[in-house]
Amino acid sequence: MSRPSQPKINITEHNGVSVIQTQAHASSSSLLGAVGGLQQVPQLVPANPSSAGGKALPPSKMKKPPADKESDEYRQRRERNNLAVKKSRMRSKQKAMDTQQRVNELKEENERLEAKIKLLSKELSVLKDLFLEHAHNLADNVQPPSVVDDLCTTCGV
Amino acid sequence: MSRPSQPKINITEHNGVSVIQTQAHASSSSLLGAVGGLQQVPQLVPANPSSAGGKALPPSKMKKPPADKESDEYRQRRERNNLAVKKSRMRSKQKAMDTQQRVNELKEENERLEAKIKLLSKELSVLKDLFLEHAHNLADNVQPPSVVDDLCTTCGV
DNA sequence: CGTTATTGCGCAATGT
DNA sequence: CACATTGCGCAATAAC
Repeated sequence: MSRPSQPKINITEHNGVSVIQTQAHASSSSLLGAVGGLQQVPQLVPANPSSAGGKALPPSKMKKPPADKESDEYRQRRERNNLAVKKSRMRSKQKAMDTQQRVNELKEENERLEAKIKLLSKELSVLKDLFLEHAHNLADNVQPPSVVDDLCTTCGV
Repeated sequence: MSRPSQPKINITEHNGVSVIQTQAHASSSSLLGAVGGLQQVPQLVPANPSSAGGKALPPSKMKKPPADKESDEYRQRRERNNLAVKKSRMRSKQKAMDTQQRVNELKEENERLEAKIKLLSKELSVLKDLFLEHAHNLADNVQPPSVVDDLCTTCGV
């Protein structure tokens, strides 16, 4: 419940440079005039050995072309990644919530099952008692009245 | 295991300024090792209105004193927050895992219960059948052999 | 008021 | 090469 959607500006920073840019999209230009303008462009670009002759690029185990923060290419990649990140995190959060709900459902189901077990156990117990009673009656050679009816009522049969 | 002694460099920036600040040394994988010294000490601090008179500061709806990235104070707060963030996220993740495990446990429990219900149901069914049979026998005025023994065997009583 | 906790966000490294 | 995940820091804000 926090929509920081207030600032339309994006401040990007990292290796030592920071860039402000309007989120207005399309124009990926970074305007830093507003604040105390400060920009640093990465230096240290190891010359690419393979590209020197303007040829192919073998298994180039190149290090890292210090991505130019200015590059349109770069900004595009960043924006896409930011999107992906957002998506990923949303999914992650959703999943967590789903899991939590699953727990609740399972807990409910569990209670239901426990109740059913309780009921069945009770029924069984009654039946067994009846049986025992009946057995005794038989042993005593006595014929009780409506034992079966009683049972049928209990079981709902 | 969460007490990384903060190995590398801190790049701080915000409103348009960035500051590199080396904490210790050796930046393992970071690429800033070669970055030329870059420091910026921007400071655009709007004079504090309330403190001008050196007196009280009522409902001061002050803006934001653009926290000086240099400030030792600032760095300390940041570091503490970073720690808190890490802690919080760890907890969050842990909780998610626990929840997931809870689901598994509940699922298992559920299966167990279902099995029990199946068993009880079966037992009940058998008992009822015996009762019915017995009832019929009674109705036919016949005395079957060892029905009760049969029942007792089935129920393990 | 100050501190910690939580959250959204961007970057970069890394995984698929 | 594209997208997905993950660790990490920052800042805003909620919570204490």
